[in-house]
Amino acid sequence: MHVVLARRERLAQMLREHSYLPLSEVCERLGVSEATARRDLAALEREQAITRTRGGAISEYNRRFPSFRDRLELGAAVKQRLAAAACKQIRSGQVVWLDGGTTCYALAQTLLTAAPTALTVVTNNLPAAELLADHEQIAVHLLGGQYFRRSSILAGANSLSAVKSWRFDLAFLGAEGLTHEGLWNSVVDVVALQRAIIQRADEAIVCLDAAKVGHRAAEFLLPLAEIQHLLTDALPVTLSAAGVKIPKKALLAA
Amino acid sequence: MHVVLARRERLAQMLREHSYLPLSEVCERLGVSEATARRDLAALEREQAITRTRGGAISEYNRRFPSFRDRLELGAAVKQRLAAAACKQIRSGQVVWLDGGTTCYALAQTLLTAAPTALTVVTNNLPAAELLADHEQIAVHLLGGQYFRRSSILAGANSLSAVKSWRFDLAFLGAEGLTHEGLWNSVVDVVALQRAIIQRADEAIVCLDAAKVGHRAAEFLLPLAEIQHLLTDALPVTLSAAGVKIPKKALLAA
DNA sequence: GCTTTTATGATTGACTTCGCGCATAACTAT
DNA sequence: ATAGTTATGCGCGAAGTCAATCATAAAAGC
Repeated sequence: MHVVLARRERLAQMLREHSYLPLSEVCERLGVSEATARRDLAALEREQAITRTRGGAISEYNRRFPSFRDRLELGAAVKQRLAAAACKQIRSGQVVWLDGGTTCYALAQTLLTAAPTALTVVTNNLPAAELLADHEQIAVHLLGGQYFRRSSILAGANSLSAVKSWRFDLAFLGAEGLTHEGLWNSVVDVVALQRAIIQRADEAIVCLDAAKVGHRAAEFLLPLAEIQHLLTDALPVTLSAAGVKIPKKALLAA
Repeated sequence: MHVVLARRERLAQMLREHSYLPLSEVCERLGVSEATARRDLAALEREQAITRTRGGAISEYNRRFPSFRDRLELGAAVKQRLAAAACKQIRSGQVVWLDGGTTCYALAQTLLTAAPTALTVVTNNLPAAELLADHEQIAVHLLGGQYFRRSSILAGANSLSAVKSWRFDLAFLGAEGLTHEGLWNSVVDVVALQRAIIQRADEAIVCLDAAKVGHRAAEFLLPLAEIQHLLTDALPVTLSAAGVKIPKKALLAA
C-alpha cells in the first residue's frame, strides 16, 4: 500500500524532470511490468498529476505555468487582436516592459513572428520569457523576484528594487478590472510593481479586453486620469456605460 | 517548396507553445492529412527541432534548457553523491544560493525529496527554479538578469546589481576547472557574479566533480587560498597530483 | 495464523499508429 | 506549354498500444 504510493510519487517526480517518458522507460526505471506501469500512469492521471499520451506520459503539459494555458484559450481571438495592435506601437531598438498575464503573453506570441528589428524585452512573465528567448533579435531580461508558480510570474520586494535599474521606452501592462474609478488588479505585489514600472516608462499602455470593463479587483492600481494609453477591444459605448471616461487621444484602436 | 517550409516552421512554433500535440490536432491545425503531418513531424525530428512520440510530438523535451539534460546524464551518479553531501550542510530557515549548471541542479533535485524545513533558495538557474517552485517548504527567488538559453541561466550586469540586495547563509557554487592556481570558469559574466555572491555569503561551498580537476577554463575565478569549502569526489591523491593543495578542514567529504 | 483485500504480471483481442508504395495534384524550370 | 520534380492523400500490412480478465503473490486486518 505504502510502497505503491511511494513509487507513484517517484514516477511523478521522474516525469517532472523528464517532461516525457515512454512507457518502456517507465517500466525500466520503476522495475515493474508494463501492466503495473500503466496502472500507475492511470492513477496519476486521475489525480491530475500527469497527462497520458499514447505510449507514455508527460507532466509539464499540466504542471508548467498551471492555469496559464487555460486562461490563454479564453478570448484568444480578442487577445490576439489586441496584441497585433500593441505590436504596432513598438519601434526598433526600444526597451519594452512586458507585464505578467495572458494578455501580454499573447503579445509575446505576436512578437515572435511579427517581430521588428532589435528589441530589448524586460519581463516578469516567465512563459513569455521562455517563448522569446529563442528570438535572435530580442534580448530577454527577466526581472528578479520571488517565483509564484500559480501565476507564473516573479514579484515581491526584490522585483520592486530590480525595476529601479531600468528605463523603458514602452511598457505594456495588464489589469484585472476597469471601472469609473480606474484600474484594478488582484495582487498587491503586482500593483506595486506596476506602479514602479509606470514611473520608469516613457509610455505606458494598458492592455485590457472588454470582458474586464466594469469589474473591480482587490487592489486599486490607477485612477482614470493617470492612464496614458488604453488599448482595448471594448466599444466606446461599453466604456461610457461603465462610467469610464477616457480622452480620445488616450484610446488606441484594437 | 516554400509553403511547406513555412508550414513546418508553424508546426515547430505550435509545439513550442503547446509542448505536446497529438497527431490529430496537428492535422487539424495545419489542415493537412495524417500522412503529411507525419512527414512534417519526421522532417522536424531529423532537424532535431522536435521529438516524436507515438501518436504525437513534443518540443520542450529538446528545446527547453537545451544541452542541460545531456550534461545532466554525464556523471549523474557522482553529482548525486555530491548533492547529497551538500544537502547535509543546509540548516532549516537558511537563505541559500544555488549556482547555475548541472551540479547545482542535481542539488535541487535532492532538495526536492530530501528537503529540510523552511528554506529560501535564490538562484539564476532556471531549471532548478522550475523544479523547486513546487515545494511548499521552499521559497524560490530568481535573480534578475539576461536570459541565456544556451546555459539556461540569468546573468549580466543586472544580475550583478541584483545580488547586492541579498545576504546568503550558504552559497553553492559550480566551476569548470580546478588547478594549482585555483578555480576556473568559462564565462566572464558568470565569474563576476560568483565573486559577488561569495562576498555576500557567510559560507561558500564549491561543488566540483573529479573530472574537472586539472582543467583550466577561459576565466579565472578564485585562487586556492580563497576557497572556503570544496566539496568533491576527487581523491586526495588526485588533488595533490594536480598540485591542488587544500587545507583538510576546507575539504568536505562526498 | 487465517481470511480478506490489494497489488502484480501474463495473456488476450480490439484498436491505433506507423511507414511504405503508389497514383494524383501542384509546382518549377526551361 | 511541357517535362521533371516535389508534395499530397489514400490504402495496406506490420507493429505497437491499451484495457480487461485471470491466476498468483504479497499485505493487511482480525
